[in-house]
Amino acid sequence: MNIPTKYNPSQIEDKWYDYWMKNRYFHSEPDEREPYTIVIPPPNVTGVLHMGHMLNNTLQDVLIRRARMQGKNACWVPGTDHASIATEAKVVAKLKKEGIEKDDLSRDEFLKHAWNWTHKHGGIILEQLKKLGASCDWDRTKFTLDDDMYESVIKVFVDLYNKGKIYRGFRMVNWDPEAKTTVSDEEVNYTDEQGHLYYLNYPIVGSENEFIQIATTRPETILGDTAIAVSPQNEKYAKYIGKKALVPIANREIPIIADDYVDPEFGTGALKITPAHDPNDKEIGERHNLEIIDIFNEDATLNSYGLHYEGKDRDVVKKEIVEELKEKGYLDKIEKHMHRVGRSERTNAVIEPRLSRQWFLKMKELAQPAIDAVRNGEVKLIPKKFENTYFHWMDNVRDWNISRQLWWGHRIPAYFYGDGEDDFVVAESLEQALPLARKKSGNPDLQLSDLKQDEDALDTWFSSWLWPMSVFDGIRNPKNKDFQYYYPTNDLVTAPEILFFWVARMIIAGYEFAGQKPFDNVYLTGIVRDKLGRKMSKSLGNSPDPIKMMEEYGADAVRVGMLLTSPAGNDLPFDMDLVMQGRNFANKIWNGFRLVKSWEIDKEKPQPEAAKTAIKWYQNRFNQVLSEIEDDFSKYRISNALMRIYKLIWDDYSSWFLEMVKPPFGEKIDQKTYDETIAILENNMKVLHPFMPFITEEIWQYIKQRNPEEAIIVSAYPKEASFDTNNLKQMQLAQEIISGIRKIRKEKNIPAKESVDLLILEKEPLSQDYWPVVKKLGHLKDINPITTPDDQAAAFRVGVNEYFVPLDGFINPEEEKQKLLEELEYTQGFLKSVQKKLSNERFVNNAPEKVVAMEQKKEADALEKIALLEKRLKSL
RNA sequence: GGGCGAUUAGCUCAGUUGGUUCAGAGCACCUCGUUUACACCGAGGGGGUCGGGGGUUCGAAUCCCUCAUCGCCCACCA
Repeated sequence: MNIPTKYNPSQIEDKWYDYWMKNRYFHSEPDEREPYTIVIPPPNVTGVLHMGHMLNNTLQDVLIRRARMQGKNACWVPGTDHASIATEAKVVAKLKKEGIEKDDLSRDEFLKHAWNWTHKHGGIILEQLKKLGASCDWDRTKFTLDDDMYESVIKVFVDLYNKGKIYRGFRMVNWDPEAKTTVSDEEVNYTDEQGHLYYLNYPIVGSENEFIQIATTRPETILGDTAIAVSPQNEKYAKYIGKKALVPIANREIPIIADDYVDPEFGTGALKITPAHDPNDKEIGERHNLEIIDIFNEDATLNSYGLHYEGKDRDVVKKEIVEELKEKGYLDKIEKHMHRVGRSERTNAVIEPRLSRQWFLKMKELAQPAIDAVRNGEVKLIPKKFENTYFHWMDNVRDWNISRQLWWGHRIPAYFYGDGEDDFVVAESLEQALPLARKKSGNPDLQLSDLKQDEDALDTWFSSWLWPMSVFDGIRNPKNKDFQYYYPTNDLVTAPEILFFWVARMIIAGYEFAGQKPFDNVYLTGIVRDKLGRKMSKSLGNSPDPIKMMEEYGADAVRVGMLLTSPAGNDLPFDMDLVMQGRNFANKIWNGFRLVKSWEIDKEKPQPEAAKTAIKWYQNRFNQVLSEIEDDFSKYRISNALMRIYKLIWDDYSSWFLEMVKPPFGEKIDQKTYDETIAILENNMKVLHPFMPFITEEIWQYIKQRNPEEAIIVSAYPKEASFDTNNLKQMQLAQEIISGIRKIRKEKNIPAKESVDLLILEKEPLSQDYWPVVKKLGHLKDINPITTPDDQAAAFRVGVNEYFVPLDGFINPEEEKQKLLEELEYTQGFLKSVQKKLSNERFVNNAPEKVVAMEQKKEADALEKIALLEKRLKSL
């Protein structure tokens, strides 16, 4: 035989991917068929493939390939995201290495560097997806900074501004002092960290040696204090309310106020208020009209309000100011204190709450249709448990800070004509801004050169929330054919971590700009973890290189490995053993194919009975499994569906079916069985194709000469058909009989080559059709019915039937007796439990008839079996 | 602190409205086997009082209560 015994994916995978590409099977154009659409969660343009992508995109590919085979017009739109913060940070770091500071560059110069970087590293990840077998429509590849995508984002901004949904606000934002930008709430990671609580004494103005003591974790911010607040319920401090205290070091007078926010039980019951540097203090400040003193520069060094600490970093100042407070006698004590510290997801810098003028999007009203959509099932989250989280977030949604102090991204289309806070207009271009600005300013002489565009860029998610629409140009041109045809898309596959960042906002945008949901179903995957349960990450170094893995084991094997244990929403503890299992499966399939391929056909030979029965049974079994798979897919139980196919091919097809139809050594196979076996193999390959596209295409093409239009990727998926359960039951009985024979062989050490006889004593006979199968797989010489048990034979029972294998000299009556006793004991125990139920009047009266009848049948069978066993025991 | 979810074999998980098939699957494990597709294999086998306790019911892995442990989300405790 010239087919290798081991499946070698490396030689095969590229070949078929090229073939699919060449024949444009991935490409989709609107036509009369039903569309099936997925938009890819766009990965970071300069990113590389990690295990999360592998899982995610394998799932999408399974769905899209299946839909394609089911005759739908399958369209999977790929693309990448400009990932403003991450990419800009990388470019800044790269420039720094070359001795260039971002601050020394103009915006245009910097963007040139950023584009160069993007062109150099961009799209690698898409090439990697091809290795995985992803059948994306590459002609439709989009990038969130493409001109048309850019325009869509700007258009949406202007639209929302004109609707009054976008406003500029002076807000406390999360400031990343390292990246010198704001980050969204979702991009802040909180951890409990060990800190200190400092107890400071503030002198009371106008009285000697009287102090009010506060407790703070941030002594460096005292220079920004503008009040001290106490609880109005707190009698201890009642006498100070309305008086003034002196800020240590700054020697500034600040009021002592009463506010319900203050917890009298915590610390000293008195709180210093620093409106510029704490969100709560800001609110208190607003309630009491307090002054706001911002003591930080944008890199978190102190400004002139920091007095002699000006120019020093906040951490340095903390240490130094504590020393000074101690020296001057303001510091009473320091206690250890655990508190939550927020760090920037991108730079890991400690987030500084900072008052800053930002652009905000009002979310409350926009969110309502998106809440309703999930509540009434128009959009489904899978698994459902995420809906609770979704509602919780959406019901408490806060306005979205959409501006970022970055250059890499969509520049905010606001044009300033003056220095006043309100001296700006919002328009899609500078040219369109001019007439608006002339009107708003009342100055008809304004020129283009008088307008200055806002320096900030938009949050990356402000472009990705349009993704399902903008990839089909549905924002700029909603009447276009593609958008009309493909939108709303069908399934979205993504990680639960971005449920709010992205998914929720896409739903919002869908209803706001298209009046329709963006997708029907959201399949939320788990997080890929390592064996120890740790999240896979570059910094931990616990993530295998997916490309290497695919090279070594094959993309099919990796796909199987990823899917085998990943029900929706559950974390996937990744283990190389799973990929091995995938590889072993590929090899199993390969060898099953090798066997069939090796058969020589004898056209004259009649079809053996065993083969006839085998084919009939397998078709039934296949249809049964097919319907189970359909059910799995309808519930998005993808790994379950794969497991069913795995067992179908490994157990039913390879271990049972092929053994049943296989011609004896040296003999040829008849034409009919061969043809039918090929048809069965083809159907197996079809249902497996979405999961293992490469090996299935290889076998499909290898087994028969095909035209391009017959490639398995575009072949017709098997249609559901009815199946005969009685037929399946009969086969199950036959399988049990075969197992019984094998067990006796094993116990008695009878070689498989040596054929034996079988004597049968049946009360509920096995259908005649199955005896040829039993004979073949049991290596039987002869099968004969008998009327009385054969005490000289090894016996086993299936249901109420008895089977005997006569074995001269092999039988040990004591052993047989022992076996019978064990079986008897078990059956008696079983009978007892059944009878206990049946003797319970309330059970017989209350349980449904069907259940009672079932118990009665169990009882009758058990009684019969016991009689049988007892008879045998006696005769031995 | 609030909310949500989980806890079933060594591991990862199924278990639909309580009642044939309810105690399962895959992997791992043990025994035997160079049977002419495959040792990346075959045949056979062992293994769980369904986290603990209580309750409802004729009947509970499944429904209720409670405790424990773990995970996720949200939140301003200086």
